[in-house]
Amino acid sequence: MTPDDFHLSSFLPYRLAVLSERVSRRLSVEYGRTHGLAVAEWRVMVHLLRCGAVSVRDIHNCVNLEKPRVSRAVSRLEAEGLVEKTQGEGDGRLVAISLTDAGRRALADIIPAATRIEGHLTDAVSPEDLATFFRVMERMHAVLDDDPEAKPRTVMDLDRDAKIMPSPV
Amino acid sequence: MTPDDFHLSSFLPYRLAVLSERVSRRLSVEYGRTHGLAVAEWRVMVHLLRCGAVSVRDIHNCVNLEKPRVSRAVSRLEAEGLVEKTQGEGDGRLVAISLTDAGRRALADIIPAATRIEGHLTDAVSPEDLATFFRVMERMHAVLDDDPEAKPRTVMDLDRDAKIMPSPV
DNA sequence: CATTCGTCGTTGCAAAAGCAACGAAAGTCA
DNA sequence: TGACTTTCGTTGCTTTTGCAACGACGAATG
Repeated sequence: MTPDDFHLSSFLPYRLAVLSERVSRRLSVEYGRTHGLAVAEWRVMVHLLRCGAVSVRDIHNCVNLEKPRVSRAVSRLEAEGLVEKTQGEGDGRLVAISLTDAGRRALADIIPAATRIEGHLTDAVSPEDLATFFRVMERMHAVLDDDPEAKPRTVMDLDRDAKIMPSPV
Repeated sequence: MTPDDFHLSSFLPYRLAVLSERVSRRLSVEYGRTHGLAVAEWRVMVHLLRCGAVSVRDIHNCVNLEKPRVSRAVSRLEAEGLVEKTQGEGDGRLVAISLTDAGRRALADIIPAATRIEGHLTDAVSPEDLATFFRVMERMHAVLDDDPEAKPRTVMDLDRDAKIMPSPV
């Protein structure tokens, strides 16, 4: 391909970024309006719902957020009473983060809305096409897994079906 | 779906974000290392290659960047001599931004590398699956197009095959 | 013409991201 | 035990983002 024929609008990374950002933004309208959550907070809470009391490091390893971002998201959530930090009994460094009842209530509110938006997107394509879509995404991830220049995938993204075993806390 | 069954790792918006970010990051390793470009600068330059001398607003409308971000990206590129701003003759407000020779040389360097990375990703899937993949993305965009809460798509992303007609400058 | 309105590009500013580095707490190994 | 290394969570700090507002310029309207 000669450089002159290069089209940004047909460039895969660009297309991915545009769609992803559009979807994310649409979603944050939802949980931002209802509970003032940003993406990082949303990911943290959802992870807590599944994995109970976990450490910052565990969240960092699972939901694709840098450690400082997790730490700060947790602080904000704690300030809003959606999450609580309790000093772990064993390892003095680890912190056990878990949802409060208010946090669970908030999720019970947001998750259906999020699922509904996801449904709008997925319902628009046939199940076979959707399966292909996810399969292609997985293939691309696999390519990056073999690329030493690419950032490794998180454990949770790798073994999507693996049993969740949060690090002991 | 009960909230307890909600998996972040199978949530479409999350998956999109993770793959998109991973791909983008891999790509910026490439053009960041070679020419110190960030995503915004890369998009601006590529757009200029196609559309010649255009205004900030035109770039903003085409490559999914907020106006201030375009303005600042152009400033940086100008400081590095990859781009030049000339006052448009007609409308005194508009600025004509175009690539310098150095800018074109840089692109001649980067575009093959970018295309190669894209190729690694797309070569890993069959052409039919890739076509389905893009079709699904387009369908999801269409859903968002009908959603009043979603941000509208840029013109260029809408009419991917439309003739490029930069606003007169 | 004069006034109002819309548009262009830029800047200010507050919030967020990314990265390195820190103190505290295990773990390791002699 | 004592020195060294590693890991955990947090914090500092610089750069970047996103949004609003601004001044400059043109178009539209009377």
